[in-house]
Amino acid sequence: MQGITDKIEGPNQHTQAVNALLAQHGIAPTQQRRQIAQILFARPQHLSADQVLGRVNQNGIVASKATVYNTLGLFARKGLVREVIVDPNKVFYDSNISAHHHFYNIDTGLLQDIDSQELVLQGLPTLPAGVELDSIDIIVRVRTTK
Amino acid sequence: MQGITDKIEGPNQHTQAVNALLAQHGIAPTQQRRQIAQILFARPQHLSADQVLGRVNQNGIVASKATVYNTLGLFARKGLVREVIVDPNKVFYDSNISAHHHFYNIDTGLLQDIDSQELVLQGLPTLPAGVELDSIDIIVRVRTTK
DNA sequence: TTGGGTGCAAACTATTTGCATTCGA
DNA sequence: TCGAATGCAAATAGTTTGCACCCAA
Repeated sequence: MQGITDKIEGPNQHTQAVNALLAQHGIAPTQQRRQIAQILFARPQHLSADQVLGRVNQNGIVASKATVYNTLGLFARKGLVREVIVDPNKVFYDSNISAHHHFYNIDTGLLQDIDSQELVLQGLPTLPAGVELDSIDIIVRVRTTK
Repeated sequence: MQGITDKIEGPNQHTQAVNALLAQHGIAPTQQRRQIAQILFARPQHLSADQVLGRVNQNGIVASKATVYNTLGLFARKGLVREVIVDPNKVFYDSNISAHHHFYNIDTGLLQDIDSQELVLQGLPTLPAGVELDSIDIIVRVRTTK
């Protein structure tokens, strides 16, 4: 946490955890993938592809826009991160994959977690024929009080 | 319903209802706004801007892409339709504004209503400080059974 | 060596905007 | 008439793709 990996180069606990995480999900560890994973998993957070790109390039290891997009898509497919679709203009990548929902401030664009205990669904609806459940997203849209 | 207004030009029940609807929301009735409203409110449905554009141009009255986007945005702001954000690639406009939620088939892109009675939230979470509730969206993502 | 990963730039798509023209009260 | 609405095209933004190059196994 708190930016250890921003200051110290080379192997340390966080780096090792990241390597293990990639390995667990069958993702070949490359420099940029490790770098992107380190940014995402430094703490639970919501980042857009653009924000990830910005942070990648602050550090030594550089990744192109295409690589960032490809990597985030890969991580999402492999289940390391969750895509959060709340804004038609951009996708957020959530490094917290445990069950939870979101507040989205439509004025500021701020995305915040809602603990899953605070919000419980009563009665899963009958699914249409021929489909299976993928996930359930609950978005509580809020606006800044004037 | 069933295309009455596609065949008969001039005033009829549906046209009058559309005129009244626009007036109620303080929207100046122009030809293209009436046309777009007629398409949307022919029945409860989910249409993307592109689909609306396609349908507009099948009929006599034409509207440009910009006008369709502007009009849909206007309708959403004025509360005639609800924007449904489930796909990062496009916004759907839902002509059903009563409380309900959605199934979204991530394979086919099909959006279907879930009756609000079938899915009840237990416990509204405490809102963060300084914000007020706008709306709550529940999206049940499903995929086609292989 | 050799296939997957990366970088770059170009392509693409949905949406927005600027501005001149046209419409409707 | 006169301001609002429209149409067109160009601009924008996020994301994807094609292809040559490079690196790690």
